[in-house]
Amino acid sequence: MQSSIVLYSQAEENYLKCIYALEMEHGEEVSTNLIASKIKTKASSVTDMLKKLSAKNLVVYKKYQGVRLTERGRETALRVVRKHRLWECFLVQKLDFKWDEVHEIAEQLEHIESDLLIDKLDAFLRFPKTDPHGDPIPDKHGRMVISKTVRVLDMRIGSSGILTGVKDSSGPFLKYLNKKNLALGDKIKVIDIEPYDQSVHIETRTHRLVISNNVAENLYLRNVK
Amino acid sequence: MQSSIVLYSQAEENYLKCIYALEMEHGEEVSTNLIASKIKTKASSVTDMLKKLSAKNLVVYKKYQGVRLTERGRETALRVVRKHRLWECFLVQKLDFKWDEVHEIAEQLEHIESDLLIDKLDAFLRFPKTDPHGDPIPDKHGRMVISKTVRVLDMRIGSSGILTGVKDSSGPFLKYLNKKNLALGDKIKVIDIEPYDQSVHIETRTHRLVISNNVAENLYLRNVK
DNA sequence: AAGAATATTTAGGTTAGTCTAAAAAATGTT
DNA sequence: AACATTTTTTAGACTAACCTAAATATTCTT
Ligand SMILES: [Mn+2]
Ligand SMILES: [Mn+2]
Ligand SMILES: [Mn+2]
Ligand SMILES: [Mn+2]
Repeated sequence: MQSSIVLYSQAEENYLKCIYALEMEHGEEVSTNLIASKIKTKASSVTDMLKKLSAKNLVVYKKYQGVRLTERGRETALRVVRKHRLWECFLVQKLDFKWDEVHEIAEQLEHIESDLLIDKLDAFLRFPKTDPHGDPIPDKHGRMVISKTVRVLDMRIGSSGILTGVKDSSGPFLKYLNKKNLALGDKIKVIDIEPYDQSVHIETRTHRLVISNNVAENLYLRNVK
Repeated sequence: MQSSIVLYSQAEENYLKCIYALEMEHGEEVSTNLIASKIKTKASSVTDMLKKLSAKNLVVYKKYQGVRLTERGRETALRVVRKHRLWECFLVQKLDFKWDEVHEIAEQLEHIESDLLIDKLDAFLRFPKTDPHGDPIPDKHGRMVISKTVRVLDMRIGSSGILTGVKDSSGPFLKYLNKKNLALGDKIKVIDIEPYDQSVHIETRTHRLVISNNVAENLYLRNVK
């Protein structure tokens, strides 16, 4: 027997996706204010929505205690994440968008409802494992491969790795990386970390540059040697 | 100077598209009830929306007199139609959907807002002139080529033509055509029209069959000889 | 352990888009 | 022209998703 598919509103989907991301990031109960700031809404609106999601068994919510996704909530969130990332792949690979242009459009496309559509899109793209920002794409069962990566800031001086992900995939940050000629797949060597402000001297195959501690926190490297 | 782009809600876009289609079909003021039945809502809801669209200068509306699109309203409707039909092309040509499976998904995709997206999609599809149901696709300026066609019902007995469009592109009707092995591009000859019930005997390259008057009204042929 | 500061919830309101029921206008019929 | 029928509009209500302001709970500081 297959569970009949239930539809959720765009607002509900956005809250679930947001709670999922915050759970991943913090690993514990997610607070009302944290959700409010991420979703750019007011705490009172969040409280309203948490009650609704709780009534639908998508989250476990007790007053003043924060929320957690239920199994059902996580599945739903992952379906939205899968759609978001697949559409981002489509936009970059098939329509020649730049990696800094796709997020807003994917925010809309992720709410299109059709399982057949998303599975056909997945096949059309040849079942990509990561999106244009290096984030893993859940398969139709919600499973994904999370590759082990290290923040540039946590690298040992002299070590190097391949740039495989960014924590912040907002337009401005990605445009900054474009300007500095940094892209996913680049080999990066950490030359030095300034003790005073944690800024990092790095070297790529083509150039050297200094990045701020803030930037160094947002770049993930793989295959450290 | 370029007119700044104004966003409309999905509901507003759906009403505009509906009014556009009814204007095309009837060539005069569109009535409240007609809109209500097409959009599957109540006449009172339509009246509410007409007031709103009128306030935004998208339609000309006078109580009890029906509505007409303004220039601005028609442009907006055509933008939605363009998106709907381009997405239908994408679904059929790139994702291997059948022509009877795409309408519902396109109803969702037509509301995705991004001019760049739709122009890139248009280019990716090599600027198609018609959608999978034979309907013309407006270009980015709202212009489209409307090819002259004749309903099967209006053909002279013995004449023939190429099936280039269907009036009804609902799933059930298209599935009926699939079952009867009729597809766009097929050459069809009208063998006889039964005077009693207007049913039509037709012949294709591969078979002969009888279609009801209802079906004969919904099939358009081009290139009659 | 009390008071201050912060976080969260509640109460009450707004808007978009829908609905039903009733009123009013337009149209059709004798 | 009067009455009946149909169409359209108005009035009033509902829900989802948001808001502000006020109340309450929790957490931090001394
Ligand atoms: Mn994104
Ligand atoms: Mn991404
Ligand atoms: Mn369609
Ligand atoms: Mn179509």
